[in-house]
Amino acid sequence: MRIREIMQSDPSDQAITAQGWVKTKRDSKNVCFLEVSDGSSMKGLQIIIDKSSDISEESLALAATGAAVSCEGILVDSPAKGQKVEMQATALTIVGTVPAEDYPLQKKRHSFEFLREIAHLRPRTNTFGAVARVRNAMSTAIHGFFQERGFLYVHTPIITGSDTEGAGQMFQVTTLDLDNIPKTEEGKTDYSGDFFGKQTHMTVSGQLQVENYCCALGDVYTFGPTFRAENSNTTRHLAEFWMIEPEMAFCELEGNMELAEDFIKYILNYVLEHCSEDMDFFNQWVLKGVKDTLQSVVDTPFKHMTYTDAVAELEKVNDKFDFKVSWGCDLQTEHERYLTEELCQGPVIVTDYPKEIKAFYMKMNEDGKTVRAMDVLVPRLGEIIGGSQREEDFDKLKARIDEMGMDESEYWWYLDLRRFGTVPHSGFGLGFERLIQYVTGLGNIRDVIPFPRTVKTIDF
RNA sequence: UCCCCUGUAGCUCAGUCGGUAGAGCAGGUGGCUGUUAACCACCCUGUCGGCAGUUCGAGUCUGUCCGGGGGAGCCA
Repeated sequence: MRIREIMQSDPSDQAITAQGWVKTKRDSKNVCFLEVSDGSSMKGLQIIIDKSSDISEESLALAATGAAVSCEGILVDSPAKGQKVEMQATALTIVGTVPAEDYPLQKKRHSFEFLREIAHLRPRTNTFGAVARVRNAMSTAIHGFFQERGFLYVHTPIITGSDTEGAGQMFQVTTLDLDNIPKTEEGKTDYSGDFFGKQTHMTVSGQLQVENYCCALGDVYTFGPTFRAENSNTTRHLAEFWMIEPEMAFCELEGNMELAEDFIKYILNYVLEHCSEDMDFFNQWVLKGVKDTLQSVVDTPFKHMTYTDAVAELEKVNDKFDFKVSWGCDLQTEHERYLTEELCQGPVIVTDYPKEIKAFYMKMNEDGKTVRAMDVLVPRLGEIIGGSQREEDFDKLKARIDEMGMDESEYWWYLDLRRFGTVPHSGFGLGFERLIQYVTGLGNIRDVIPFPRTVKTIDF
């Protein structure tokens, strides 16, 4: 039985077994207290070992912080504060010992920086156990949200043959011998002998591919790993991260915004309901008030404004900003946070951005200057979702590709969607780890993924 | 990639004006009638990130390299 289950059980005369790792031991003359955790819950099970029992001094001595133990006993009402039930032990087996002086995890708070250096052990700590459980719950909630609404989960490829998906630097994938790179007559790398016969990369987005399934099956979504080779060292960037990208057919920007709002609220509400113990922990130790923030997002209708209106509001208070705002400029984090935190005091969706600062595939408005883009901004983080209605007109999309100097032949299949039964469709993208950061309050994205991959860091 | 901060015991950190290092926790030993990051006493713990320089003397000042953190850009 898992410890979470044991701790929710009623006392009984029946002997049960608890297995896990010793979190802490409190020893006194006649009795010893072990707190044992198996990761199924924040708090561990308190195990009482009477010194007059058959349990030997030797095994008790080995039950140090970090040791793996299997403990048999009966569950009784706890006479002390702190837990409902506890285990009165009748037998203690040391499954795996730990050399006490070497074990890096102590009965105290460690810095996140230190724990990153021992990423193989950090899931045993309160914080990282809680992050793992919340991450799991959020994954479940994501699938639950889309499946309840009839969306199909589509697995888009990890390896891609197009070298410009329009979103940052890509990792190259090759089986060529890098110590002896074949060259063409012009002196460039000859990819004809490479595995795929051409230059290939890791995907930076599944959107272009998922649009194809959208234009056949209707409402679809992807949820999978994504790779960016940007040389960026920040608390919000990973080289390998997970992304959620829904796409809806026969759907314009309005339906897209509705889905985004419902999605955020569904996920936050799910975590508040299903991970209350972990959320209490984050609320107390990581970011005070995070629970109230999430609850208020769930309870508040999102506000809406166009980019043009947003810029007009920002220009009124331009002296507040390091970067001055004017129509046509990209909104900086400081601007986004002013809009959501001060002007709207809650989530806001900004729409209809200038075409110059958005991707080629976004649908052009009547004015010929702006596109049907939407960014969902939330307090504390700024942009959490970016999406758009897609350009479904063949000529307009082709013109845009040419205008931006992109290679049309790379997108022949994407353009075909607009030739064969084109349809208005819309979708958005959302970085999973950033959503976890938002939910848990953790400041560094490296602490919400089990094994972070960042520039110059690929340990574990 | 740029800017700022930082590196001292296993961990978290203090170290004044340049004079060869200290606290809490962890660990060890003993004690304690039920503890909750248990408590009390005693004991142990150092290539002060590396290299070079200034100086009679460098943890402390200078240069440089390496590691870590934060911010910016870019983005999710």
